Amino acid sequence: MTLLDRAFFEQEVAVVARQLLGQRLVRHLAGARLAGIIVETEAYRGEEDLACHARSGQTARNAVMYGPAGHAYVYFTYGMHWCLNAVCGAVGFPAAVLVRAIIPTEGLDEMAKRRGRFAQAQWCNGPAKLCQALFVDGTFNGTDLADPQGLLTIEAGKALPESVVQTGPRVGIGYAPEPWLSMPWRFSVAAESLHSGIVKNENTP
DNA sequence: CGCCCGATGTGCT
DNA sequence: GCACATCGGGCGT
Repeated sequence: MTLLDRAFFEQEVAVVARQLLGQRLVRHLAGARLAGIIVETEAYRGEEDLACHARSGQTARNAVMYGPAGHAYVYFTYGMHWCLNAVCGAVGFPAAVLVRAIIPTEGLDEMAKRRGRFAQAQWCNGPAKLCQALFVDGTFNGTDLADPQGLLTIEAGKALPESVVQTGPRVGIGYAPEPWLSMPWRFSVAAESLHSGIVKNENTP
C-alpha cells in the first residue's frame, strides 16, 4: 500500500486538488480501517484568494496552512461542523485542498455508528459529513497525512481519466468577489461515473 | 468588547 | 425550498 508522499502535496494546489480524485482517504480507528475514494475537492490558494481562510493573513486558526505540505488543516464552522483540508505548496504560502466527498469503501460498520440513520449514499457526500463518518475533528488539525504511522492518511489509488472529471466554481463562497467567485477550482467525478468500475472497483480491495 | 457571519447539514413546510 | 442550529474568528468600534 503506497501513501501519497510530501512531494505530491508540494505541487500547485489546483493540481493536487485534481489529482486527489480517485485516491483513498484512510482513517485508522482503534485498529479498524475506515476508508473511501475521494470524488470531490476544492482548491484554496494564498492570501490573494478572497475565498481562502488565509485572506486576512496568518492567524492561530489558519496557521497550519502556512506550514509544510501534506499536513491536515481541520477547521470548525457553523458552530457544529468540522472540515478536512490537505495543505499544499511551499512552506510560507497558504494553500490547501478541501476534501468535499468520498465514496465509502471500508469500515462501513464503523461509519454507520455516526451516519447510519441516513442512506449510505449520504454518509460522506459533504465535507462535514465525511468528517463525521471518519471520526475526524479538531484534534487532527496539523496531523501529517504523509506519515505512514499516522491515524489519517491518503493512499495512492488509480489515476482517473479526464473524461470522468468535472470542474466548476467553488461552492459556499458567495461572499467572495470576482475573479475568486468563479475560479474553476472545484473538481468532482461526474455523477454518472461515481459507481462505475473506473472509480470504484479498480481501487477497492 | 460586541457584532456579524461562515469552504454546512438537517429537518420542516 | 427554506429556516435554523450554534459558536468562535475576524474586524470594527
